[in-house]
Amino acid sequence: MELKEALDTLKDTGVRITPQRHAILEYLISSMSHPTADDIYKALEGKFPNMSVATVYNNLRVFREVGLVKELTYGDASSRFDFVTTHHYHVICESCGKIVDFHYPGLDEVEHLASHVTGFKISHHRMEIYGTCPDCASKEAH
Amino acid sequence: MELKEALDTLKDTGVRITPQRHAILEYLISSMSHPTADDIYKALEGKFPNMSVATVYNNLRVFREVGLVKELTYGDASSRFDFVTTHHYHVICESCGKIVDFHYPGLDEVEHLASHVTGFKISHHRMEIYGTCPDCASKEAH
DNA sequence: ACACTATTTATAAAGATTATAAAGTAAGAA
DNA sequence: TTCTTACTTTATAATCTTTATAAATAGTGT
Repeated sequence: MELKEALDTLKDTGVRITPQRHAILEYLISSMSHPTADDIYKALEGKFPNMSVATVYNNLRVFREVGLVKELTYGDASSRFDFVTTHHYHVICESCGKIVDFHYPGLDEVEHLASHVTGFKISHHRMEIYGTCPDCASKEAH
Repeated sequence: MELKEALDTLKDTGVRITPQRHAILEYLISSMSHPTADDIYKALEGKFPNMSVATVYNNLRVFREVGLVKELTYGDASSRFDFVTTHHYHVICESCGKIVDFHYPGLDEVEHLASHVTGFKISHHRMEIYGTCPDCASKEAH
């Protein structure tokens, strides 16, 4: 179970497990989506009426530092957060914003060439693919 | 000359050529960097002491809509703007923020597979490569 | 249960971007 | 060239996301 593993990761790195952290992780894992900090804040309003937005941001930062969560910055206003499972890319609908996971073997070759050409020591890369999802495509066609 | 072509593009699409627009384009082309809106604003302060930040933002949006400029959104606070010449990717130093252009044949295969797996109609993709530049690498090593 | 320290909360502050309305100006028409 | 009109710019305020601060609260090992 992913939640248990995530909590173990926190324990191992000496991060305290608070009810808020538990709930945020649970939401990230179960929602199967790529929520913004505000999405999470709103989703947990019922359970934690007094939780501060800062708590959401603080904990997302902690999770990111520990490697449990990845922050996705697209063109729009706010970051999205993705619980890290296996390495995958995202396909994003430009019309409705839907994000679909997409597995693809790592682009090691690109990193090697980049390293060779620029002299950088490469650590990682990011890639996203943009287009129109089937739903929006059929709507456009009437 | 790139500036002339850019101005022609504006004329063709019915976008008025104002001194501010001229100067912003000129700066984007000649600076050879990837400035933020504020960088541009500051760089043109001398020539246009009364120019408003809103003008910079408005025109960068116009340029983007016309296809002259690409907006780059990374993790940090503000967007960077890149004058579109040929298709290329960016290699970014995680230590000092330097951005180096990197040419690589388009990843058509990735787009095809993504289209096949998700049913999306793919329009484009973005990719960036992260690492440490030679300067920062040598500093780290003393 | 205690003590220590990290965390949460509430609030304010910072920073980037956008909205608004009045004044100004580019570009084609007369 | 001058006129006219719609588009731009300016100045300012508002909005939105994210971070900083300080006091109150609550995990965790002993």
